[in-house]
Amino acid sequence: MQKIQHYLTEKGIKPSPQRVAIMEYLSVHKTHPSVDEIYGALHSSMPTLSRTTVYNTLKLFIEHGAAIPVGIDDRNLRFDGDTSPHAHFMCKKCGAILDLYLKENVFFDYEQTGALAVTEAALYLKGLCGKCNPQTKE
Amino acid sequence: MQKIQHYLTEKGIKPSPQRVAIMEYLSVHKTHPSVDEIYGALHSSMPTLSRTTVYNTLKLFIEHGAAIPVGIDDRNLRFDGDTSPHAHFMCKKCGAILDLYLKENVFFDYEQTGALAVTEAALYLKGLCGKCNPQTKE
DNA sequence: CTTTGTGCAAATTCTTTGCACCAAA
DNA sequence: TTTGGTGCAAAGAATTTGCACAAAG
Repeated sequence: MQKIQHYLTEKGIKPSPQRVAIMEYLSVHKTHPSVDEIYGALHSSMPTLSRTTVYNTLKLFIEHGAAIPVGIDDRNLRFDGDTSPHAHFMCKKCGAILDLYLKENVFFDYEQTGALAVTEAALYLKGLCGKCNPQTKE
Repeated sequence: MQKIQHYLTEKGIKPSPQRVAIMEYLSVHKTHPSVDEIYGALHSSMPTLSRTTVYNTLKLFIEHGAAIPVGIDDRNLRFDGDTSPHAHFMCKKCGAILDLYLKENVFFDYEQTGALAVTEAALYLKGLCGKCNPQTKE
């Protein structure tokens, strides 16, 4: 995909093969993968790829606004190539992390924020997803 | 404080000296301390206290609804003895974590939650707090 | 006694760092 | 060349686990 290269360039990121592969993985797999999942998935087609590069690359992506870290999973940090404002839901049974797009921006609708300069917001929800919730099993 | 013992008992937690000390620390220090901060603070007055016990105790508190984990800090997990629904704000300069009480419960005000059974919600904000924000320095 | 809690030490896991090698401009 | 990117191996930090001892009922 040429598009990925252009996207990275737009974001001020030099598109190395590794970076393109990782960005492509993020844009195809909306599962909010961890470093290890990305590494494991790409390792077969790119045998020299190292975990370090995955870490480096994701850090770079975050700095350039091409990805966001998702800290909803206690176990390890996950990553999202969708940088539009949205919340995350994690199913406590199957571990799936789903995206929730808010109807409106509720994040800053408080009074207490007064002197605070908010630059990042994360809304994390946990519970049971549609598949795991017995209430919705018919 | 006797109150702490009763509080723990109410929550179904046997009030050992260590547990009381940790719960008391949480209720006095609203700074969302990490395991190490709690351990470091209590170690002098309770020399035999171990980090393991702090970990065990906090896990127990969370299971019994006597504390909540605050995962806003990438570095390590933090803990809050205030279990009422509220959001957290972390200052990216000084690292302070402040509480924000929402005017109303905005968490579940979506349509997409349909089949999802939400049991936990966390709203994490980052930026600059009043002290660190140059905008509000006069 | 018997059960539960505590705490040391070792092990695990995730992430970062130091450094050498490679590749592109 | 010179700069920046990659990747190995080692280090680091936070947390968990195994097990023995202590405390409480």
